[in-house]
Amino acid sequence: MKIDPDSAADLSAQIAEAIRSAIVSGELNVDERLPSETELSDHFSVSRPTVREALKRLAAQSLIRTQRGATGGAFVNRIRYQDAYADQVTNATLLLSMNQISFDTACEARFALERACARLAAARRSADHLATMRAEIHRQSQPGLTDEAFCASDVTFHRALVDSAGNPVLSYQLAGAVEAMQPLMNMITFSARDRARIVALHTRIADGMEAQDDVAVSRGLSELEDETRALATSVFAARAAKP
Amino acid sequence: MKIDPDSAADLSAQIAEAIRSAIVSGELNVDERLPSETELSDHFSVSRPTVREALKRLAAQSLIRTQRGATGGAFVNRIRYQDAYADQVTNATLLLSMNQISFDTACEARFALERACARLAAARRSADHLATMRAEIHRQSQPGLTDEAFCASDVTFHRALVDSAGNPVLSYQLAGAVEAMQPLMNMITFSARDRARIVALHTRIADGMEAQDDVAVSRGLSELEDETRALATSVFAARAAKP
DNA sequence: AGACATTTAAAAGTCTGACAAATGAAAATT
DNA sequence: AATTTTCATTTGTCAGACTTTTAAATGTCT
Repeated sequence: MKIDPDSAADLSAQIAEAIRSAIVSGELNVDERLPSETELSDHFSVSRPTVREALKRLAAQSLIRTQRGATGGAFVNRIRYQDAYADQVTNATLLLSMNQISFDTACEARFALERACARLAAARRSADHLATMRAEIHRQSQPGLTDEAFCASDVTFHRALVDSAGNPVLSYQLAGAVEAMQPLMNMITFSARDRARIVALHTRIADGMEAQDDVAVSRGLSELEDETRALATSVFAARAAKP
Repeated sequence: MKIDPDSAADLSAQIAEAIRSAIVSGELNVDERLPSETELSDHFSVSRPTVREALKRLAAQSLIRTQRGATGGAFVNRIRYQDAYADQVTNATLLLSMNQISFDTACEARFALERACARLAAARRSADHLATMRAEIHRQSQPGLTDEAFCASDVTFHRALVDSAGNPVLSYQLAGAVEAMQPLMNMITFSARDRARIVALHTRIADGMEAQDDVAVSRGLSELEDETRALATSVFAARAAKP
């Protein structure tokens, strides 16, 4: 692990990168303890605050955790599924909100990915997953539900669908696509008739899951995609007409 | 933006979280300048080093950038596709290498996702993408290619396929699945016969793309999945037999 | 007046040295 | 032997100073 004091980059960034690559390459193993901050500042010939800034960068990426006390120090983290998942959602949300990604593009990607899970999900769905989907459909049918609650329930429904595939990698990848769209979906006002159509499609999808009929699930998702895009188009058009 | 000095968490973590949520919620806009470090340390009643540690956490996530000089300071970053992409690949790689995710699970997810792109990719593929795929197939046919180079070419081929869909969200999501598997693939030794079979399947996929026949592409991907998994199984079995 | 050089102020980057708080291990006491 | 106390180690935080970078303001010359 070496750094170049003459480089243009910040020292703390260089040090963070040196340690990060040692972790990613496997040079440092999970739960292994890094040298103390004093030792690191000695090794890199910088002050302790500089080392600390570097360590904070790594902590922000959940690559290390720190612990105080006599046997404390910085330890290499096992990347937890939960952390990576949260990161994934944050990143995807910001990408969608800050950049010029249209609702249509996001919607297209989301449903394409979701259909990718259809076959596995239909084949492997558990009674639990099915029950969750039914329960969310029931909730979505309740009158007086706010649009936000309706959207949140929608996300839960689709997460149950994705999780049914029983593949953690798929669940992880889909997290971004499904949850990142929630802020966009929240901008939509759902009329009673809109909700009825969505609930009907959800029911068809759940029926397909129950029958383990992946083609039906896939078809339901495609129709839901069309419905969602049409809804968004009309909402955005109406909003553009009278600001 | 407030913090609780009595909380168990580090002050720098709390401050980072306060600013982060201001950014994600849109309270702070892209390219907006944050207060100077001195002002922030005043506002939160902490020292400047503590504020700096918080800012480094955010910088590590590419949420802000800092600039020195008279008009310098910390600015809210527009999340660049490239940064999010790199982050996505790092996270996915660590998840796969550090946790108990089997080759089969990763492989299943990857090809399911890739098939999700097939229809759009076949419909929208440009001449450029097709040319890239053909060129990589040609490279893969060269004798004397190292296994690493073969894998790298494989990644390029599949990235071209995914990018053909013309949907940046799909490209982003797939990045993790495809590139994170490269280290796993690199553990495989490809015999000449293995390579020939893979090249044949790649050719069928490229032919399907040229004919804009998404069913053929999808079928090609499924067969490639079977081939890859069988290959991995035999390699791992052989490795287990004689260590 | 306009172009160029100089000064200056603001801000991040870094360093030194210190103290506080947490924590586990060793030593002392009961 | 069990419990309490002490102690060394390590991270967390602070204060203050100095350096470097940067751009704007100022001054100077043509």
